[in-house]
Amino acid sequence: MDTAPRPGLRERKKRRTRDALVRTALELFVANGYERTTVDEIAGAVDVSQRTFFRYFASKEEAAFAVQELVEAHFLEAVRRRPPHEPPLTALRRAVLASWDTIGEAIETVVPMELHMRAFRLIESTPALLAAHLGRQEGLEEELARTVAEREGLDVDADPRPRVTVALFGGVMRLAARSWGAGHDFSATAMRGLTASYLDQMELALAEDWRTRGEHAPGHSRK
Amino acid sequence: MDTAPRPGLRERKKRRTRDALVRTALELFVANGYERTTVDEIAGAVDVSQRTFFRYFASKEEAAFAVQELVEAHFLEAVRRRPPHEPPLTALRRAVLASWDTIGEAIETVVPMELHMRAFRLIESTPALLAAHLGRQEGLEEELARTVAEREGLDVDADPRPRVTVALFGGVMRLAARSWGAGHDFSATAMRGLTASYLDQMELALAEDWRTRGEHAPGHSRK
DNA sequence: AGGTTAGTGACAGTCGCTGACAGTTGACAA
DNA sequence: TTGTCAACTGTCAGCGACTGTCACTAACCT
Repeated sequence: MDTAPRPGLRERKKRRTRDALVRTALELFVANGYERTTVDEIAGAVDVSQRTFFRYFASKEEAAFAVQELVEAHFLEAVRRRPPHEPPLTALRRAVLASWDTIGEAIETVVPMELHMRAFRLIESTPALLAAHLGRQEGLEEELARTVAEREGLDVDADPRPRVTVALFGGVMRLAARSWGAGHDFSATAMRGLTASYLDQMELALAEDWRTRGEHAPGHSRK
Repeated sequence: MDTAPRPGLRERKKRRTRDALVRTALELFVANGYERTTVDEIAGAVDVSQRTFFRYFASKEEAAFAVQELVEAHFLEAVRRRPPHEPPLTALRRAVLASWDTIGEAIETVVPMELHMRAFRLIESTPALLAAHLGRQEGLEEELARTVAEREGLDVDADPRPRVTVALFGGVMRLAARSWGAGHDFSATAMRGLTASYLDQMELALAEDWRTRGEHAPGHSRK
């Protein structure tokens, strides 16, 4: 590996401009809402032309997801790092939990954690952004399915299990993220807890009859 | 019930205009692609002003999903009609399968089946539309979760099982729809078969170790 | 028939986004 | 150091989605 000697002035400048755009965009989005923030405002605040903004991001939306992109790549990497003998769901589970512990630093190189979390809430509560988010997640799931299939030595298109597994896992993860965003505890610990607890619910939810026995999740009574 | 004596001329005219817009929009989308079709073209073809188009649909996107809306409502209705003693997943499964058998007529009152199916493929293959589709599905899943919770006498926000169940179910349904759209057999029978086979995969995918035994789904050879 | 009101068209304007062209400034060699 | 080249950028012009406004027509109601 030799991919980090000195980026060169041009590269550094570009990186600075990009980070400033992301940061400013998120700040304005969070402060005034996504749709009420114009690209001209963002570009103006960073003192570049609107045209330049669109040279860095294909769309206003793309700027909103710049940090998410980091998180997703980080998680995917964590999955690929799991030892191949682990069963698929176990590998996925450990990868998420592990990646929550280390993603913080990567994020902080671009924007403060606080801002990222507020941006996440905004994504969840803005229909247009939520739709885009789900679309991105579908793309991630496709990559995950391929990764899982490769681990197990299967053909993704012939054996449905990799995609099914990833779809189930992804659905549950969305629920965890959603309740994280809806709550008030934005710590990584809280996210870990929610993740684990939702994953534990998977088998319970598939049970035939929910009414034969009252107890299911510890601490959850029937209200 | 008394909701169908005579709609009145005004209503009938409105309905006709709307149907014409939907039909024309889908035809143009399918023929030329979604983004390459302008609202002006659609409005022009139906001989109304662009402004009028936007009085019927909040966005170009909304016109693309007018028929999907019907399908979703139909399915939701089918779920609500299931006898309350059925376990949640059983009720969901039977509701989908049942609704595929009867949705055809409802669709044909607006557009020919063939057109609807082509439009569905277009949605799956156009990123912007796919994202919107996933966003809509999330909304549907929320309603489903509430319905399931009510059947079981639970509080959606206190007990995670309704949302988890619906998320798992929804994820699998998306896979079935996706492979339906990717294939060549557009019959309702094909959709039924895919739906059933993917649902059957749910438990198998959750199995600990996929490598202890080679066989998994009956009729699914490793091709 | 005559007043009310829903539905429409015409027009102007905002915002996201793109192509074309020209000016500026790092990178790199002479 | 200097000159050339390529990368980045700003300016401008334009398209398409979408919205507010206002006047006009036609269905509705009495």
